[in-house]
Amino acid sequence: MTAPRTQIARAEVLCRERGVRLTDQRRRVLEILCAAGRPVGAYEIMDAMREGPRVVAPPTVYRALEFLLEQGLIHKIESLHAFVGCDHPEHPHSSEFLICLECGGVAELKDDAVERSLASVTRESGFLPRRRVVEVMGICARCARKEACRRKEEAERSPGPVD
Amino acid sequence: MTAPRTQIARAEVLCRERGVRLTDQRRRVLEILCAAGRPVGAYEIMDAMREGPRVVAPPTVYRALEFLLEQGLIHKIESLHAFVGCDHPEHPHSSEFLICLECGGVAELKDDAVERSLASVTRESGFLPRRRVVEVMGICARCARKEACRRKEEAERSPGPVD
DNA sequence: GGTCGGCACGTTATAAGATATCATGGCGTC
DNA sequence: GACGCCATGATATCTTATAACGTGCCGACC
Repeated sequence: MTAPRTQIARAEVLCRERGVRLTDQRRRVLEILCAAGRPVGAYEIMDAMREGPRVVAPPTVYRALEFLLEQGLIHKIESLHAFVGCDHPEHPHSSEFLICLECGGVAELKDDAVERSLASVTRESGFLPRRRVVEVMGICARCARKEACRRKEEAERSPGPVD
Repeated sequence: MTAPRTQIARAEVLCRERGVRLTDQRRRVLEILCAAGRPVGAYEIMDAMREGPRVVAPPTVYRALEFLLEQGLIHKIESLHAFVGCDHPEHPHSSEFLICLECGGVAELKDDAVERSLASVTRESGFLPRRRVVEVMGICARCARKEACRRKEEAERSPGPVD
């Protein structure tokens, strides 16, 4: 994961280059997302913004999110109804996401093989792709290791039937 | 797409084999989904059910949907908040979906290359996958053809600047 | 034959996510 | 200084989803 500070700085540069405005509200939403480093829902973002100078209503948050999505600075995780900062916003892209059911963490991948196979299967169908959603839910490496340790310890304490 | 009647019949058999109950409500939801042949939202299903003998409330619909999902008889399209009947419910699986932005139609694919590449990239990350969401939004072949025809006709009527 | 437990369903209420609509206010252009 | 554009404010509402609790059927078991 990229450091939040860096992500904001890159976003500033990109927006300037593109001639679009990274306003206070928009930057604030981006900051919240980057600082969290995990998927955050629109209303959670709204709550976080209430900490600041003024109260905001849902449309404000959704407008900022819409802008950030358009600029490729964040992604929406459809299966979670939540948003994450993008790890490499330099060029617009769709990514693949690995979502841990245990810790809620999300890893953003960019895998050529996945993209090639998807491109080829859509092409075969005569389908013109515009946006891709690829989300894999499961258990991340860290949580899997933890779980394995836990089981081992348990087994050592009471060596008996195992499920 | 499979004929709705066939899909229901197969579901009956599968449920009997598995020792689970395809109750009236559950079958009704499945019928509505299969008859539609396109993604249908939970509340639209609810409205369709109101046509029948009794009024149903959201939890009833969601419970039926949950059952059908568990049995692999339907799929949820995350990016549409909607559900579709499964084309081949014989063995549990995740599929890839092509969603047309023009006509709203959905095609269910099962592509080995996509699955292999996804499996390999998750394995590399030490990630244990449980459920996959692969949805490609775009324009289906039929709509693309129609659009092409429309443009051609327009060009013939007024041969001028093209966008 | 009664009763106990599990399961499906009913009912009410509400949480969570998203958008429509109209008003306001800053800021640059001409 | 009037106009238009864009971002935001504010209110209301819509859509999607779930929590919590109650009822009734039905088979297992005594």
